[in-house]
This record gives sequence, structure tokens and C-alpha cells, in this order.
Amino acid sequence: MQNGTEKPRRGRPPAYDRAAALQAITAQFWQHGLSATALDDLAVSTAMNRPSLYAAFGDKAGMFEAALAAYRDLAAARLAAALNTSGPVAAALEAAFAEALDVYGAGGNAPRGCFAMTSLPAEAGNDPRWRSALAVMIGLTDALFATRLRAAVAAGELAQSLDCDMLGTLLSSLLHSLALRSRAGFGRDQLLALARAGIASALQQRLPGKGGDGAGGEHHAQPAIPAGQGA
Amino acid sequence: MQNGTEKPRRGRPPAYDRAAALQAITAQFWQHGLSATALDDLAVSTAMNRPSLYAAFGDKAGMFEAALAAYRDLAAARLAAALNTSGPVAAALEAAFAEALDVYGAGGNAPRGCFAMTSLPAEAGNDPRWRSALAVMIGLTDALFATRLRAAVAAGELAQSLDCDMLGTLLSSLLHSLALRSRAGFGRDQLLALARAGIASALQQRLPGKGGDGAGGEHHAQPAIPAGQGA
DNA sequence: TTAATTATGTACTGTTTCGCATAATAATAT
DNA sequence: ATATTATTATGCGAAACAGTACATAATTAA
Repeated sequence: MQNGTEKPRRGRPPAYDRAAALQAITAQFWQHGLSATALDDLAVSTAMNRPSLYAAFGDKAGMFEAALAAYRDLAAARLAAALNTSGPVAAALEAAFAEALDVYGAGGNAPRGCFAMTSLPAEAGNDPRWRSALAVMIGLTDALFATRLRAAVAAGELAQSLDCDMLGTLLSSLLHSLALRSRAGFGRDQLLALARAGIASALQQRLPGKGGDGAGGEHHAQPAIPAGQGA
Repeated sequence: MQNGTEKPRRGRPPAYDRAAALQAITAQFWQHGLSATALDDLAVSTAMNRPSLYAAFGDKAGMFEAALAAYRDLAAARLAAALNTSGPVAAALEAAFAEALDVYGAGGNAPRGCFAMTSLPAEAGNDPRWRSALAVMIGLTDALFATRLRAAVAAGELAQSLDCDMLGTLLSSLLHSLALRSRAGFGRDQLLALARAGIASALQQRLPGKGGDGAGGEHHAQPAIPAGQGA
């Protein structure tokens, strides 16, 4: 089960699957953050014992870093894939946001948000390493959006005068807030609507208005705070 | 020195100033987060001993909550004040973002970001109380921006068909990303340029683009990852 | 002065934390 | 078989942790 292509190594074979272990580790850090996750949590959730964990990933920070790197690569790949679907830019952008919201909203009663944006900011003050990781993560999404916009400009879909870097950063910024809002418990529908509004705004399209209903003084776009039981 | 208007209470007077202590507590939680802040850190930074801390704020969670409440109220007041400066909406919005960036960027070599957006997301998975606090914080800024936009619509500055709630949420979202970017070490100039672009986009104005409009000042929008020593 | 009340200073308790040492186990190589 | 190599199991140990007793100090009330 572990890896069919490898020829058997010398000693006792590992009982764990590294990818699966990393997923379990990621889930723990995602939920509790780096500082609030105990090694016992990791040992239990991976069904590994401590020495195996240390042999596989180094120390606690190493486990976190491995989890973060895997998440970063996967998230970037999924985002890029969604952005590169054929069709108009606006649709591609919407697909990208929808894809992200799928990730952020998983976990049901305990919404996850974005692993990086959830866990890194708090730790950025404890270790410059994590601050740097946060910066890299942000720059990554900025670049992905900008690249897609440049493609749209090249395809003649958008005006050539467009500042793709700035607009990409703007869209990426929206993604950050969607991550935080997911973590806070905001509903997917509401967030997708926000994403659409952001896309429209960035592409200088007219906002779709108030959902077709009476245009008068009434407003149902309440700033609606999600479920959370009050203080 | 403590409070001139109070008539002296019964026992030994406190040696600490509650507001000053709360500021020191806030600084600690802001830098390290809730879980990574030890009670010793709080005792040292406030120059209080543990029993006094517990008498004043309850337990560690109580200290965090008190710090958060004070920050929330102060931040909301400052944001509202900046938004309500006389003048065109765009200027008021820019003033609000600039004000926020002042707060986020303080701390020099160890940029702070937004206390709430930095500390709450990680803890939101540990206690529904903090998740709810995060939602409240987000809803608060959403509402502040929306209110200002509605005032602009009422003043005839903006089209009546505008969805102020949605646009307010959009601008608030930009603020969230600015907070994260500050925490990651992005420079103030870059972030202010991003804020201007977001305002222009939200208000359906043409982005200053790569050459022309003298109104906003020119800038090159590099996606530029900040200083951080690479991984 | 004497009692009552409130805050402070020190030290403690029991738990939790991380990382590692030691020994047992399971595979390959000779 | 026997040795070698790598992983797993158990548990240790020193440090850090949150929260609290207990005695001391400073102030008001009587």
C-alpha cells in the first residue's frame, strides 16, 4: 500500500503513509493553530507515536512547515486549474472563488477557512519564518490572479490599459477576506455573492443591483452576522 | 493618579492602572496570539503579579476578551471618525484606510496587523466564543463602510441604485486583506496604493492606470513580496 | 488604636508540554 | 541462522504552564 514503485528498503517498513499522516497533521493545525495543537493531538490523529513523527518531520515546527508546504502547493494548483478553465474571464474568476469556498467551507459545523490565513498571522509575531511564509502565500495568490488577467488582456477580453498586477492583487485580497469570513461562519451563498460583486467591481462591470426585487428604499442585503451564539 | 473622580474605596488601593495594564496585555496578545502568550509574559509586561491579574480580569480568556473588547471599540471609533470627515466619499474612504494602516503598521520591525484578524482566526477553531467574536468584528466594519456609502448616496454623491451593503462589505474585505498584508510585512506605500485602487474599483471609477491621471499619484504595482528572508 | 477590607508578593500545586532514551519488533543482507 | 538496519512502543524527564494559598502591606471605618 505504501508505494509500489519503491524497492524494499533495508529495515522495518514504516506502518504509516506519509501523505495520509500529513493530511491528519494539517487538519489538526488547521483547526487549532500551531501553538494550540499539542503533540498528543498529532500523535492520536495520525495514529503514530512520537518517535515516528519526529523521524518523519523533525520537530513540531517541521510538521507545521510540511503541512503548510503541501497545502500551499495543492491550493495553488487547484486555484490555477480553476482560473484556467476555458471561457470568459469573469466565469474563470468566479470558478476560482467557488473552488476556494469549497475548501474554506468544508468542515461543516467547524468551518475551516484558509489554512494559511487562519494559522499564519497569529504565528507571524513569534517567528519571522512564519511571517515570511504568510508573505509568500499572499504573493502567490496575487500572482495567480494577475497572470489570469494578463491572459485575458492578451486575448483581447480586457482593455490593454488595465493594471493587471493591481487588479490581481485586488481580487486576491477579496479571497483573503472570504477565507476569514468562512472561518467566522459566514454562509457559502453570501460569500459567493460577495465574490461575484468583487469580480464585477474589479472588471468595471455594473453591479447586478439588488437581486431583481423592488429597487426602492428596502434593503435585504443585511450585513448579517452568522450563527454564532451571542456573547 | 489613578482616577480623580472616584471617592476612595475601602482597602489597599490598586498599584496598577487598569487601562495601562490592558494596553500591555493587548500588546502581548497582539504579538503572540492567545495560545502562545504565557501568563508570565502578561505579568511581566503589566508589571502586575498573577493574583492581581486574575482579580482584575478573571482568567486568561478574560484578559483576552477584555483586550479584544477595548480594541474593538477603539478601532470602530477611529474608523468611524475617519469615515465621517467632511469631503467627498473617496477621500473619506481613503482616510479610513490610511488610518487603519497607521494602526496596522505600527510596531516597526514587527508589524502588527489588525489585532482581531491576527489573533481570532486561529482561535476560532478552539472556542466558538472567538469565532463569534470574529464574526462580530467583520460585521462591524462591514456596517461602518455601508453606513458611509449610504450617507454618500443620500448626499447625492453616489447613484441611488448602488448596493451600499454589498459595496461596504467589499471595502471592508479590502481592509481585511490590508491587515493580513501588514502583518506579512508589506510596506505602507504599497498597501495605500492598493487601498486607492480598491476604492476606485468599488466606486466604479476608472483605475489610474499606468500612465495618466494625476489625481492619485503614480505607482508601479509590483506583486512584490516584502523583506522576509526566503525559506 | 483596633478592626475590617482590599491589594500585593512569594511560593506552591498539579498538570501539560516537548523532545528524547531505551528497548522491542520487523524487515533485509550475509 | 546471525547480523544489520529501520521503525515502533513505552515511558521518562526537565521545563513551562495556568491557576491558587497564604502571609504581608496599605488603606478606610469605627
